[in-house]
Amino acid sequence: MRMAEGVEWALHSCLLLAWVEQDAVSAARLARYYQLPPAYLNKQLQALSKAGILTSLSGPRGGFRLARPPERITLMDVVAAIEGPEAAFRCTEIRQRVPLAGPGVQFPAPCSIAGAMRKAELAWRHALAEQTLADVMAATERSTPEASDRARRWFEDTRA
Amino acid sequence: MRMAEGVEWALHSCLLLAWVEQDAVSAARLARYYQLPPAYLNKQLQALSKAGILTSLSGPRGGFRLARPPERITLMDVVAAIEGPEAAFRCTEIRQRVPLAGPGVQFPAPCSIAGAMRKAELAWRHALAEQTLADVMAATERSTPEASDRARRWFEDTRA
DNA sequence: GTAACTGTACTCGGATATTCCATGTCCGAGTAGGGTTGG
DNA sequence: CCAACCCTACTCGGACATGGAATATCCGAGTACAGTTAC
Repeated sequence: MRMAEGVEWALHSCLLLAWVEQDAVSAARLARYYQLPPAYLNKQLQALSKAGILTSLSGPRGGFRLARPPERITLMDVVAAIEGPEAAFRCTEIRQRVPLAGPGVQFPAPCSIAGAMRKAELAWRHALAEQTLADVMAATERSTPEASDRARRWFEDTRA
Repeated sequence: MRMAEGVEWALHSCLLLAWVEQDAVSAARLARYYQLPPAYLNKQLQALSKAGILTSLSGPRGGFRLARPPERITLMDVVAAIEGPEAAFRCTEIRQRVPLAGPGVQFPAPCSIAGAMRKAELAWRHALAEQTLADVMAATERSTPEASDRARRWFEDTRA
């Protein structure tokens, strides 16, 4: 199981948009800052925009911006925006294919295996939903205070 | 994010091996029972064997068998055996690539984003580790009592 | 009759194709700002 | 001098290639059983 690379990019991008409270930050500048492929990062930001996490603005002076305060953006929101809504474990009901299967509905009760897997996945989703972008900002400020200042300064200096 | 199909197969296979306490069940018969591609299922069972969850036996009358009682096999064991040990979220330290980076070590403190994601993933792993194969057996027995009997009967009848 | 031997059929195990999705790229639609031109 | 207009440059947005990993398959190594043969 492997999470998409874009999730990491999206999280760092949101963190940065929270730090830099400019009018808007374009995907190109964000990509330059993190040394990432601009067009592909743009794609990820589009997904965040579609999910309502960011607001986009076209044209010069355009770019992306947080759609709501960091306290109201959870990690679950970002992950769901990039990875999609589907669960990681998908029950294909292979138990229905066993022989001696009668003609009618075989197992109306839900699959115990799928239930157990879903239970674990819900724990994961809850843990993600309990952590907001503001929490991550605070943790970073505590462990690496200079990071946010550096980001702000660079984005102000290279605005011209 | 998408979990490998083999995880579902592996879980159902383990469940079946727990029900059917024959000498050994071959991958071919298991595949016939669930209508799955035999060679590929064999590959998954090999992974379980390498992980010490199953024991394998070659030759006629050979096959696979649970290596230990179902109470001591957790869902985490099975998932780890198929998916590998690596975490779903992998921090590539893109924060290290920001400009104005000095020559020495930049951020000795761990990445807050990676920490938050790991936290959620640990919740998932714990939830998986807390559920044993015996638990799933009990749940299935409660919701679908006929399933285990059917399996046992089919594997005994078609032994010849 | 018994025991050793040989052949066969069946199993796992790993090396080998193929398909599909994540990754990466490109070009078009739209917009804001500035320069220009006419009044 | 001022205002309307046009043009350029820059942005997002979605359609289009590419690569690598999951999926699927095939063949070889090894083993237990049965049949056969020699004693």
